[in-house]
Amino acid sequence: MKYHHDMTRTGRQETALDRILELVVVLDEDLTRTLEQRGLTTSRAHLLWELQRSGPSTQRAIATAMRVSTRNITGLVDGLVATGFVTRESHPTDRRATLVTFTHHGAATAQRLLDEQQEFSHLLFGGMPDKQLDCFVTGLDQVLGVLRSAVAQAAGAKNGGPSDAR
Amino acid sequence: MKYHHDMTRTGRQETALDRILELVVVLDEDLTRTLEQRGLTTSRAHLLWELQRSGPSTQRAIATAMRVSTRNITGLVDGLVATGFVTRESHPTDRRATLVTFTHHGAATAQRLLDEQQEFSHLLFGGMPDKQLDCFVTGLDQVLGVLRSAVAQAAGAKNGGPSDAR
DNA sequence: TATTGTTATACTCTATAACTATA
DNA sequence: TATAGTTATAGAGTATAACAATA
Repeated sequence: MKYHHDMTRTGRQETALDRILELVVVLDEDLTRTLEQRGLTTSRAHLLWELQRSGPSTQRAIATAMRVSTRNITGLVDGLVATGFVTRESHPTDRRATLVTFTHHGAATAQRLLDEQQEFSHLLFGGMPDKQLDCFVTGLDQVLGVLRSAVAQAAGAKNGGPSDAR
Repeated sequence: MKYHHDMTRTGRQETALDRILELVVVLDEDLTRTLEQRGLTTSRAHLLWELQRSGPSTQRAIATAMRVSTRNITGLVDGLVATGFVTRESHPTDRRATLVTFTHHGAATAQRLLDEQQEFSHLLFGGMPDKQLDCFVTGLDQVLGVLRSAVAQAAGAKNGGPSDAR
């Protein structure tokens, strides 16, 4: 279905949502495929991303940042250790804890993912006129604002994430 | 980080991608939560969605439409049967096949999800001026165009989905 | 011989709960 | 007593491969 200017307002709003949902699907496919080529999953890449933000971290800290259970982090780190992206180093002062630390390969991969994200933004928006880009980001911000408040409201009634994560 | 008009072009492009990625995350959270309230997961809802498009279908047909393995469909249908959304009916002419069919509850739920999607589009875009909405959808279409061709190109080199799905 | 859907097996992500080793 | 991370157990989604029933 194409987008026509003579659609009803309601129809145009539905079209907008359809496009967003399709964008989510295609974007997820692209991300999954790209990561798979590097031997990563989205969850493991998320962990690498947090690790680059924070430097060597305990699994507890990573669990809190990612808002998942510590058990989950054990599994993700197991996978990342097995595939050579990180190591478990002993914590200098707390012998219960481990410091998840990049290997050379892990650090290089994390940096490359960041670089590729920048390239990707060029691919997506390089051909878009300034005013169009402006307007697009404004629209995104508005939608995000509505969504965030809706999620926050709904989340207020329930608990946010696993009982374990913080 | 706020969006400033005096950013570099590259910076503004990166901001746009950041917003999109955040949108994906928040949207996924919202969707997952909404479906969970109805006793559904995203995969099972996807199956219901296909079923509403096509009417009672064989598992093979659903697997093809969803581009997943038939084994996967077996599991999803098992779950939907156990939770009362669909039944397995015997195929009138092919005794190997089953026809996955809505229960009353399943059909009502699928319809409600569609209605709620329309309401959701009102929530997201109801407050957006016509011109802004226009511009936003145009931007989405451009991004989708680039993405689709990138994915198609990458998919051309590999296989698209499980060997089983079609 | 080809196809439908199952069972067998395996991997990933996710959670809670019990437990070990340390603070 | 509290905390870090593990093992135990469970459920969901995904895949391939072997197999039974039927075309």
